[in-house]
Amino acid sequence: MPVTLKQLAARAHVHPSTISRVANHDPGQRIAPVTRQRIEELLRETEYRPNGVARGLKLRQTLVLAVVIPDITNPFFAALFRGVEDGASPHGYNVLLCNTDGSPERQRSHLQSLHARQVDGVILASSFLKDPAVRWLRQQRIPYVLVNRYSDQAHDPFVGSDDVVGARLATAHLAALGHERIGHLAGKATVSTGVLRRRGYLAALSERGLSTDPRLVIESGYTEEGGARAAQQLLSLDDRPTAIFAVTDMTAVGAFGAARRMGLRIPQDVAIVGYNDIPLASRMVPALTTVHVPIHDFGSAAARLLLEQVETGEPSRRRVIFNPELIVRGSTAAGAGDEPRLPTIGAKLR
Amino acid sequence: MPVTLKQLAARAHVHPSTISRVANHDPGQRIAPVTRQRIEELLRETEYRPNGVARGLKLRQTLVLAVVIPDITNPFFAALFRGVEDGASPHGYNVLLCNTDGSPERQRSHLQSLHARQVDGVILASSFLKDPAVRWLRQQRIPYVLVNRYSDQAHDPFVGSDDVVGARLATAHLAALGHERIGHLAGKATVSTGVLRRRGYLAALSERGLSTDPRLVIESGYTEEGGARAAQQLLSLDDRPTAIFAVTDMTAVGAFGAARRMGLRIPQDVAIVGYNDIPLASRMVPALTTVHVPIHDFGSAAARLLLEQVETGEPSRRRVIFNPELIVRGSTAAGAGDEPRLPTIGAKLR
DNA sequence: TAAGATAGAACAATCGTTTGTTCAATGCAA
DNA sequence: TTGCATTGAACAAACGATTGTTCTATCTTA
Repeated sequence: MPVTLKQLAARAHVHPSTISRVANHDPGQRIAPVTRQRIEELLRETEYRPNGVARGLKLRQTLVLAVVIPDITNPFFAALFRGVEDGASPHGYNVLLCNTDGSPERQRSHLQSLHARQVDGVILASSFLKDPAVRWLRQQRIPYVLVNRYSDQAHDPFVGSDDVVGARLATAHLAALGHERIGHLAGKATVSTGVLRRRGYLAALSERGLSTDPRLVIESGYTEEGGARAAQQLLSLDDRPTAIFAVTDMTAVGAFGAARRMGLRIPQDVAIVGYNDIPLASRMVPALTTVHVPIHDFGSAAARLLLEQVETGEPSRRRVIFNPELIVRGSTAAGAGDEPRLPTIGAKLR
Repeated sequence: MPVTLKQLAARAHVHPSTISRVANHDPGQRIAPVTRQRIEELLRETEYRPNGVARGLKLRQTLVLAVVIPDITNPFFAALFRGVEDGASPHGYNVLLCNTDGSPERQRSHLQSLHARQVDGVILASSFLKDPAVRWLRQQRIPYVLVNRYSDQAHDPFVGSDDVVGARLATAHLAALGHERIGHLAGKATVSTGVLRRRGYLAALSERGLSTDPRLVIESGYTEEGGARAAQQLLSLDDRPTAIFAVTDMTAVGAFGAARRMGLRIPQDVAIVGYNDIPLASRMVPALTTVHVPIHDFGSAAARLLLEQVETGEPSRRRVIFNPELIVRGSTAAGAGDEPRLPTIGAKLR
């Protein structure tokens, strides 16, 4: 059992409040230098650490944040979490991690639990458009930041990238390689990234004067399995696309598998572009061309935005938007292979 | 601000303790049915949830666990964490995640912070042999479970696999394929998995009557970079090994990269085996032969062992040991490729 | 030397719950 | 009607820390 203020007070023959004042360097009360010395020695000797729970109760501040995501085994969210912890830890915060598997019920139940625990703030990385959970967070006055996906109601504090721009980069790259039938493994219409990346895809097509065949857009969700299923469907069309833009790298991974199983070569038979540039992307064979976003920075920026709110006590409406960058790799290169090729069109080579 | 017991008491014209008793179905005190009804209705209407911090202070139980690992972006630890959360969440626990990057100082500082926060227990997945942090946990009487790596002092509660057996499986497999010079990218001598897997490797060699050239064992650590560096060194030897057993999949990934950069084909020029069977292993090209361990189960078993201690108040010395299984894939198969092949017993490769 | 200022520490309330104890009112039996 | 159970709810003391207020010496100053 750790030592308490009261026990120390008894040992030092002073009142607990005196110990507390020394421990906290309370400027509101003078302490005789000799007493201070004596108590400081005692604190060092006993390695006193204030009980965080009691402190949290009194100060109404727990120094605990929470990150709510679909699934930490998805490398995107793992990198995001690291960013959050790296941003919050130096300020004395610990971070709870909650996986929802994309289920609104689990999300809801986690949030309720977090609220009861009095966490100081929440980073939500899987919100839906018009997400009731977000509305709830706001009306409970729990500081929060949305990451990657936003919820369209009002103006939430948000960290992400410009999904329309990113998707347009990806699609334009395929078009510039000469592809005329470009498919899209799309996200859901209930999620901002789904809507915006689809919009960017369509915008790029029309800018290039390419027709937009609705059969070339299939909703895949965000899992590898969903990507595989949707890609298989897409590649079974009579006039199948020669290129695919997948809404995330994980769906692109699924598409890789589907293409392989159908005996199609990447990129000769079908070129594939992903989104996010997760670590796996550069290790695939061929390496995946994708839209790079600074995932770790998403996390630390979100932590910053959150701590800002926690410390001022004011809700924020700041948005931090990073610029997506196209990374050209083997999955779209003119000549197939493991190694990156020359980028086309102002793309960055990694 | 959430509603408190006192506020509810005022609204219901009863004493706070009465509300608390209704909310907790306290069997130690009779409540008049009519009063109970009235209060239950009020609880429902206001969606009352007890303040977890206050509750934690009074009951000395926070319903918070912590997982301390080197790095969540390592897929092994991500899967492990999922296991822990899946095991703990149904019992009402939330889980803090702490990344140490393998630094004893950061580990120490995290543990201190967790202790001050009064977490109910800690799952430690990166302990060293004779780890002072483990000793500290014990003497602070903080319930803990070690995962994957153990600390040799006394008999800690532990979840893992039999590393000697696993390493022997892997090495024997390479020997059975006809390899006679088998290298080892070894873990550190300060870590149980490092010692035991090396032991298993050596045991397999001597069982097969193969010589054990000390130059074929190079310490690589557990990172991709370390694996790449060590593999490059190994493969630069005059009589370089024709096969490598890497202490983890991530080091094997590093070895893949090094081999590629040296123009060596896998498995024709060098066969590679990893350990852990992380999701990435099966997606590499060629897919990685590896020793499968049930990572997610590690996590949930650890949660079980921990909750057991938390609930009984007794430290445990139980150990849960899973059996490792060899998964043969393309990185050691006679014919290279994405798909698993049958191992060709006794066939010379070069 | 008396009055007032000041230093230094104790006091006490509070955060929101839980839970053993006390207390008032009712019921029943003698 | 008195006495004693029994019921149902209030009371109060924690849990461990923080912080405004009060109190008691000691020290100035006139």
